Amino acid sequence: MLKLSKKVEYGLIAMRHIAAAQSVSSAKEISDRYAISHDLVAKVLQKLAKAGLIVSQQGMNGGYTLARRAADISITNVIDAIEGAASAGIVQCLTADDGICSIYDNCTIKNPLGKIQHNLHQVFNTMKVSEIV
Amino acid sequence: MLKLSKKVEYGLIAMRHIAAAQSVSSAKEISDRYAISHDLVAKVLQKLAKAGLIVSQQGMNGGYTLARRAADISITNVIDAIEGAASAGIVQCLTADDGICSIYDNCTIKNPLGKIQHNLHQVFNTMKVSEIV
DNA sequence: GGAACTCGGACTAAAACGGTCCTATTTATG
DNA sequence: CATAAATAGGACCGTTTTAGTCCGAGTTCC
Repeated sequence: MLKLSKKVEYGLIAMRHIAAAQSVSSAKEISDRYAISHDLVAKVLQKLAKAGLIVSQQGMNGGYTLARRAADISITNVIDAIEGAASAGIVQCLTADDGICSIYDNCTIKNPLGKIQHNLHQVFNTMKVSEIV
Repeated sequence: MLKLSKKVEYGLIAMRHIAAAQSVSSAKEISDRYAISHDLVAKVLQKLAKAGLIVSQQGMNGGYTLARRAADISITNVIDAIEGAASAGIVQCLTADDGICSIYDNCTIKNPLGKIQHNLHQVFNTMKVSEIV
């Protein structure tokens, strides 16, 4: 509960590695360096690339580089890229666009939870990849 | 990911209810009022009682009342009571006392994660039950 | 004694998580 | 041109967590 998933954890490690690297970084390079599953980190990198946080270079000697400055990439960006922006809610009624909530209008804690969520997001938004290098 | 569990959600609803109530509140009263599983909310209440956040009154017309002022109970208190204090970490290497971490000294993001975790805890520590009533 | 409670263990279905495997495509290099 | 090293991505799987049920037992009021 309230734990970061391994994917996000690997994503952050990878982002830091790429940000600190001089040239392109391959999935193998990262998986070796941190003793992480290659396939898994590769998938995470693909998601980060698809989200536009890093750019891929295919083929031999390929790999990834940052798509923009590390100071312009927040932890929220990384989390959203990997988990999907829909995971942004602390409870489902704050997450879903449809606003489905079984407790419905009986729910007395929706507003305070919204405030908490806002504060949490602030934490992740404020911290940039540049700060973890 | 980063979602509150249903138990915690129910726990917060229950705490709010009890804090706002004039007399004792039973599990049935709460489960009826918010259309929640009775057994589940009953278990949550037991945990809250065991953690000393609320006091139980057994037998007929029994139920629960706050053990101390709502302003003196933080969201962290509620979460810890329900999930166990061991769940306090954002990643396992920050959670476990043994400090086990597969990435071990290769882990480059431990310190920044620690900072993030500290900020998150601050959010939950600052918010009190009295603020959700 | 019975009704309405709390207490708490055992159990289960479903979903999420962490991870593997396999195949296709792209690209530098000998 | 063949091959090796990469990315790209779908399919699958075992384990753990989650959310919830069920049941038996103890308590207290009427």
